[in-house]
Amino acid sequence: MSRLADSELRDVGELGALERQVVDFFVDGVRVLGLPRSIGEIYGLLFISQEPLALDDLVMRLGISKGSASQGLRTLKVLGAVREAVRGEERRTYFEPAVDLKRLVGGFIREQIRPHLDSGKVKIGRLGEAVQVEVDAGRREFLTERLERVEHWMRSSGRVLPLLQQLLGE
Amino acid sequence: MSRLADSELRDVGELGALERQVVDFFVDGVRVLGLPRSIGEIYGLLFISQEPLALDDLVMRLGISKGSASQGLRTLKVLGAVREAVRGEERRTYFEPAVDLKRLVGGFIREQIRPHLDSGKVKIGRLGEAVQVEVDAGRREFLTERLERVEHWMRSSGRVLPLLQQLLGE
DNA sequence: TACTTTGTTCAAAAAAGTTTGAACAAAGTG
DNA sequence: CACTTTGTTCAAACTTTTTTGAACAAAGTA
Repeated sequence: MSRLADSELRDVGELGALERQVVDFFVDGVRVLGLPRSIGEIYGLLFISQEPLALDDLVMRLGISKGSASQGLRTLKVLGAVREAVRGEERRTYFEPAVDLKRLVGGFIREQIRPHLDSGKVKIGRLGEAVQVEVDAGRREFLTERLERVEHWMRSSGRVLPLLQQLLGE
Repeated sequence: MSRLADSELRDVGELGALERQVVDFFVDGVRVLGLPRSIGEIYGLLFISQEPLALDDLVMRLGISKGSASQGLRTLKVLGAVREAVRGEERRTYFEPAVDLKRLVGGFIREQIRPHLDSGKVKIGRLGEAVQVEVDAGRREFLTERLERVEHWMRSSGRVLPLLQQLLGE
């Protein structure tokens, strides 16, 4: 019965109550990470699907546009959160979720955090030079101290991130 | 010279080049955390100010509205990222930044991450019940496995966060 | 009491971010 | 070649979030 009902839903492109709940769970989840709703929907649906899904499945079942699905899948691929399923004869590509937390966290760190940390380090470096131009000695000392503190923050973060990923993998 | 130029700027309510750079640095920083621009501006200006600043200082020097400054300061207080400076006679309240990374991270975890983790746990619990209603045994098994995986993610995260804070404090 | 200073609140305006859908490209098929 | 399927791109529409600023409250002052 349920199998039948499920595949009926699949055909008309609607989500069952349970699927809707799971999808919403991931929508909330990715919002915390600063990612758009559609990304959460796509990952969530892949996560509870026993079979890999193609772009058109996502469009139909989630009721989102092809554009959203395409861009969402790209982002998820870049993050390493979905992979293409190997599917012999078919032309279209099917996707399955990465479900390993360590890998998910790794992708997020690599794509969303590292770049900011790196560009931040460059900016702080430039600021350090700018501070040397400051003529007032007391002000210069204060600014130097503050900038060193930020550098220290960033070094700490850089050290801790891989460790964090390691710990989450266990 | 420089002191004089600085206080002139302070009076007309503009930021020097160095201050602007530091403020922009923090604007970028808080964006990564999903917080609005004004929060980064306020924290950034406090961070490079040798003296505590009052709401009106922020309004004038950053060129933001009273409303923004008021709400931004509230958020920063809740996050534990600014504190009120004790300033004897004056009526208005002055603020200084918390510059201890451990404390900053602690506030962020407490206010922005924990609540989501907690409500997530509740939702997953409800989903676990919903899965038991699923009649197809294979589907039920699959869903149970996936849900347990998410539970495991959340337990791991809950364990790792305090550790993360600890490590950043060193 | 009337006036000033300090700060909060919240509806409306502005800005920022997301989604859509039509146009397009690439590749397979008959 | 003409047609279909699969997927991408991106300007415009839409949605969400942030900021503004005017009204208000609280508290000090004269």
